[in-house]
Amino acid sequence: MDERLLLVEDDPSIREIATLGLEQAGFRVTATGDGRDALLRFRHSPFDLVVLDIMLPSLDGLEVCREIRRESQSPIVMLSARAELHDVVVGLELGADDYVTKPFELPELVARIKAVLRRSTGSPGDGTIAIDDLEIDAGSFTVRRGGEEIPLTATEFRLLLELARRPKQVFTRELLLELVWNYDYLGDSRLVDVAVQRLRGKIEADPKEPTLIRTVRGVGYRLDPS
Amino acid sequence: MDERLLLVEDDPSIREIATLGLEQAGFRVTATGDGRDALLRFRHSPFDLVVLDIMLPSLDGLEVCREIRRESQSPIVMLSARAELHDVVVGLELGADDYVTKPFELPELVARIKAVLRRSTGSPGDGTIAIDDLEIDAGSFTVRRGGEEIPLTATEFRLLLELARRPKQVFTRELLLELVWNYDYLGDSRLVDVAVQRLRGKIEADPKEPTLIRTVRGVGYRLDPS
DNA sequence: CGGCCGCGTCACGCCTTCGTAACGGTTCTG
DNA sequence: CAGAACCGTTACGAAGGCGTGACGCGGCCG
Repeated sequence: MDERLLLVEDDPSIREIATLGLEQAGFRVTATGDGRDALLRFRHSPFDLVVLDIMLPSLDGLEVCREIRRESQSPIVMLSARAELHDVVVGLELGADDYVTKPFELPELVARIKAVLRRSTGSPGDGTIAIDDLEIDAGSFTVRRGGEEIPLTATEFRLLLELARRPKQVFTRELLLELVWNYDYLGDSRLVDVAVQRLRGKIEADPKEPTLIRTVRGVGYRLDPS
Repeated sequence: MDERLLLVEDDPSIREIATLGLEQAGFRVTATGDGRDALLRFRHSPFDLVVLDIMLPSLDGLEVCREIRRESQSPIVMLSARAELHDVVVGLELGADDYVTKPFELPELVARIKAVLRRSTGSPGDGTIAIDDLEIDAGSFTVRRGGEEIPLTATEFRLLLELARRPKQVFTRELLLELVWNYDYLGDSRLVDVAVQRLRGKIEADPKEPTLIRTVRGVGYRLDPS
């Protein structure tokens, strides 16, 4: 449901087919054929999952895998030709979550991606983020303060989650619209402001003097754990 | 650690990668792709656990399961394609301890194997999940509250079981359709709602004020043990 | 100092989302 | 073969979320 995928595959025709198929399956896809470019994009705005070919120009897929693992928990599904099976083992050791051998059937790729996403958003491990005295649990869609659950609506929760994924970082309204609402970009709108305000009303000690969600005038918002 | 696994899977590439992954997880693995061969090997030297695909040449996985159960208490984890979900039900009735649907991710398979081993070395015959005062027994397809059995239909039970496998985790309707009904995708449908409602009617103290199966508006449902 | 841009805030109303009841087809069972 | 159980589907109403526009305040720059 609307997850953001980064597809890294150097063969243009495969890349195009896969992009179309994945989009039709309901994913939002960003595609690139270059390893370094993939890393740059990933650092710019993290994805829910990375589909990674092993054979790449400029920077090997295994290197990209290692680097992504060093920086993030994002799930990784590798693509490989049968001849590269040995690399698959290396990839799994490096922290990839699954692999698909080329030539692959689109339904299989989709199924595996879904399966991996299911696990990564699931209970195993720690899907919770702690910000100050807040516990944000992505799996159960709950936020607790000192064991006490704070009821949030779906939109409020997603907003908080996106902010909490990269605390201290400033999010423009445009980016938030993309991440939380899946909007492309709608001109001037108070939508984000209102959402932030409603969220503040529930999680800030004093909503009039917000300390958690800070406004960065002329830019956007950022979550500011003390 | 160092348990001996018998892996029965006819697809050579899946077999190979699973073998590598399981060995890396610290198991000693014997692999075969043939049902009769599996039985022979099992009789020759018993294993701590059997990983069993359903689709097999020469002898069906369910037959192998039944035969192993007749001869031994060795735990069994079944592998099945989604299309074979009905067989999973049969398999569990035949005495399998857990199942993993293909395509699977190695970490999940490893986790389930470990979980089953943990259970089987602990209190034998304990394939039950306890949620509050509910005992959910996947083996016998029964649910009890304080020794009293609550009669559920097959669909209701599967729904409850899936929810109970990962309590507190929110399940979208789409995911539940996949897990319980084996539907690929169905647009708007009240199917899940109705099923949840019927289940609530049987297990909630007050179905009007559900406390066990919580609705997460805009997202889905989750099982919420107190 | 004055105008402007950016942001907070509020209330209103649409529209999604969920619960629920009822119906009918299919399968199971005696 | 008849009745029951089960399950998928549909329709409808209620509730609540959420987007929108207006307005006012305050900071910022010329």
